[in-house]
Amino acid sequence: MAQPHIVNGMDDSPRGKLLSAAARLFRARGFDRTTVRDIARETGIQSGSLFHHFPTKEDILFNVMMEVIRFNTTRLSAAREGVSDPVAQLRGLIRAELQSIVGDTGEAMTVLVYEWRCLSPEHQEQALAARDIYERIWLDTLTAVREAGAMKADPLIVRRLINGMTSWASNWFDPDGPLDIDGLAEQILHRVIGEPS
Amino acid sequence: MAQPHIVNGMDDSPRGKLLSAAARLFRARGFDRTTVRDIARETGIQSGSLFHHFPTKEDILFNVMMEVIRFNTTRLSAAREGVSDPVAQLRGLIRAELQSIVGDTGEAMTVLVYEWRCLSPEHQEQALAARDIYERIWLDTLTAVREAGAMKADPLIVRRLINGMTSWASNWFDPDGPLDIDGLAEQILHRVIGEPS
DNA sequence: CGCTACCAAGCAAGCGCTTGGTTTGTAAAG
DNA sequence: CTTTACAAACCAAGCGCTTGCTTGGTAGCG
Repeated sequence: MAQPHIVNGMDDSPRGKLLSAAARLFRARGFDRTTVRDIARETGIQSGSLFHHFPTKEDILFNVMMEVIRFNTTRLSAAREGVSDPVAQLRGLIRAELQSIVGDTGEAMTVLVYEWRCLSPEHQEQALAARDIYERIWLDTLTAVREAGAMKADPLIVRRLINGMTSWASNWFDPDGPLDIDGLAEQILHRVIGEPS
Repeated sequence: MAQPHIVNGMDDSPRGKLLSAAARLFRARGFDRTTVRDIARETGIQSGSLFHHFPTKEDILFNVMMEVIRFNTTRLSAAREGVSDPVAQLRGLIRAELQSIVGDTGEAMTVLVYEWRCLSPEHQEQALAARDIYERIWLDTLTAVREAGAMKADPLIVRRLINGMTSWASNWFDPDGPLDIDGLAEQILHRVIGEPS
């Protein structure tokens, strides 16, 4: 049993600790290479006891994903609250998404991207529906940015390009490196609204 | 046994057909969820016979990755040959990488991104070394673009952002949709050198 | 009592991979 | 034109191990 290190958005109940440990293991080794015995060991229980909390291993993955989608939707929503300038809103969203991916919920977010196809079709559909709310926030703000004249491209395509840039950051970004999260956010923002002259 | 559909860059020898089938299966189900029996069935041989061609299952993954790295390095190199204008060079590179990811070698390229950690540490190192040549081409061109005054940002960071945008395209791009590969390439190019006014 | 949380033991299935032997293609030797 | 030789390609069978999950029972608590 390692130190707890609860992933943001999950409480310290048995269930929360299980999800936290699972998120970290799924991130490090991938869903398929993580055994129920690994998760049990990390939480300090027997592997069989795990199935009193979740019916299947796949259900653990599903719950990790749903928790992180909900948590990050809340954060994304908060990031633009009380901000009226569309470009400032966009900056907030980029920062929030980067924080999710390379910051506190990084483990779970990466799992969301990489282990998607390990979900059953029904669970994929449910997660997709939850994800829709998240994406609508992005599209609203990007449409406002466009209407303000700060960019010309199609909001949907721009969203997908931003999504690529932020997701990929989990593969290279070093929080202890010369570039911090806000600096990276600014770089990405410039890819959308152009560089200041 | 399905139709052959040889992945670009692999010949029609037993070895090539095996790698081709493996690439498609790894892409569709992931490395861990693909069994040696799956690969054998797809190629029309017994699962045991597979080990006359490769010592381990992991070695199949490694060879798929090395083939695709080599093939795409050649294509990337060809894309800027005889082109002197840095921006035109960059456009060529973006098109080439998109072609690799959402076009003919899409299966294998996606495997390269998603199944990286299934490689043994030694094989990871080897693949990384091969990948270096590929990345140097990008950095050379981006540095030239910057020196020509077409962009201001750090070439290394810009490369990583482009890499994110192109890789992510495998998750949403539809070749039969309204946007074709060249159109998407142009969109990405505008994220780097700005939109035309 | 009754409920949640848990343990100890283990089952059935599926996994990567091995083994011993057979077929097939090729090409030089008689 | 046949024979001999040999290696690459393959089959049929199955071994040893790990996997997700089940079962039957127990400890602690209101």
